[in-house]
Amino acid sequence: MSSNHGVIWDRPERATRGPAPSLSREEITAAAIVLADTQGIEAVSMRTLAVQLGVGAASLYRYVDRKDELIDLMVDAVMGDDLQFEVRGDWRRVLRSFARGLRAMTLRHPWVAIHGAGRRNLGPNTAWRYEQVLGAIDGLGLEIDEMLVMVETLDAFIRGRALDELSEQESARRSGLNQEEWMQVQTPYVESLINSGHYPLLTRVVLDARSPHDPDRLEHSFDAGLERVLDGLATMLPD
Amino acid sequence: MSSNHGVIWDRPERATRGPAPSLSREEITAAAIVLADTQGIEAVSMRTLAVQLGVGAASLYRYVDRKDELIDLMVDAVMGDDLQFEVRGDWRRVLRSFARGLRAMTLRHPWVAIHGAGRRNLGPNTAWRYEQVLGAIDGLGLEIDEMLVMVETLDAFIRGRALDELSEQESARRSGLNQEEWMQVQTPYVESLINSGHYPLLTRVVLDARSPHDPDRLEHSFDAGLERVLDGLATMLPD
DNA sequence: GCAGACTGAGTACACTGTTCGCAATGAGTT
DNA sequence: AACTCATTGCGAACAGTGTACTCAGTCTGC
Repeated sequence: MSSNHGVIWDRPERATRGPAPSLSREEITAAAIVLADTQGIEAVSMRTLAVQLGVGAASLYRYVDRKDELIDLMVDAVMGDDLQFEVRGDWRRVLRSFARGLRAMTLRHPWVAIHGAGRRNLGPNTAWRYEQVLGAIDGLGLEIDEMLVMVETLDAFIRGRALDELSEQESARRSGLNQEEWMQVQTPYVESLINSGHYPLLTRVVLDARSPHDPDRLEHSFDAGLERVLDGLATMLPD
Repeated sequence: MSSNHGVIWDRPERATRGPAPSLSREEITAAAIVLADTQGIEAVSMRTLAVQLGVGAASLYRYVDRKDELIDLMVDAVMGDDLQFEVRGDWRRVLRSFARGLRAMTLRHPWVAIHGAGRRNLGPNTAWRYEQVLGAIDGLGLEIDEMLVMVETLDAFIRGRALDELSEQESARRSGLNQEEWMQVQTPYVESLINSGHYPLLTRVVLDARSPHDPDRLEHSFDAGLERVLDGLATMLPD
């Protein structure tokens, strides 16, 4: 049932004999995702999740070896259902669409920023997305290693951005304050930095920059950075 | 003593009256960093840290309001001591040096990848690094908002890369296996993906790519991606 | 029909961050 | 030198956590 196979992805969901399970991986995963999105990933405990599903906490271990596996399931699930992007068109169009889609999905499911990193968790949906993105830059005359660099670089940018964009609102949520209250707590310290006179450029950022007042600042900054990254990746293409 | 001020950075370390504290923030932070580097960030509990320092667990709360503050201290500490890069030379040289230095530091202190994200934790050392990097692209004819895009984009790439590079070895460590054992557990599943025939490009990555056999693969891939990102940022400069 | 593989879950263990209360301390004031 | 009392260290306790071990009861393939 469980530790027979090493990886959850090729472990049969249910045994051939014995009573039918009352839950499914999909049900459990879906409930966990709802819980994580509404209450934060740290609210996803085996006990609260079990309550949500109307079963005992220990029962969940019939479906999953460790909590980590549950989180792997969660990540791969949203990589399928919730990630949409345009796979047709020239490479730049596809990569741009993928980047925006992955960003948007990550903002809907903040826990993906951390737990979706790397090739660690190559569930079927994640593998398929990988395949699609590689497909967009296939046939452009690049070696497979160069294609890998392109994908990894773009992916790093997206994930890094998402992490940055989320860090503020996450730490606000964790401290129980709303974003404005949290910023007001921070203000006196930032002012003391400015008044010290040792940070002239940081001061310009705080005082002069227009972007902090832009409600869509983060998205605009993401889009601007994305185009620069795509510019850079374009230099890898032959002729 | 504690919750008088909102942010730890402008909260006085010790009071003017009463007995002298037997520890200092610096001592506590240093011990926590050693613990996190050797045993992983999740091994840093208030109790084990207190044992390491030869005090009671509750005593630590005389120096720090919440555990999060301790982690903020840790991040800012390594942003000072352990982060080295060349601040002289043209912008590209400085940014390249910064990127490599930050990557190297993050690999020495894996927990920074997650807990150092965003402008959330702007300790004095972090603020100073920010100032230095902004200094490298000051005077090139860019608006402050454009400078911000450059820094944020580069930062996102570095953090995203670090997260990807660490994810594998982190999940290996968490599962108690060494990296090779962990990869052998993964192998049968990857083979089943390949044999399914649905992932031709992924298959080429696994079978044809030279880079997986390169011991310095990750560093080379980082450097290659970094140059492309710098290429992209260069397009922002006037004329 | 029935062996026995399988499911559900109560209980327990070893942890976690954090709070409270209280004794001991020692610096500032008188 | 005596006295105050803010401050320190910390044992104990609280409300959680992930996970292992059991064991009774269930249902399926033969």
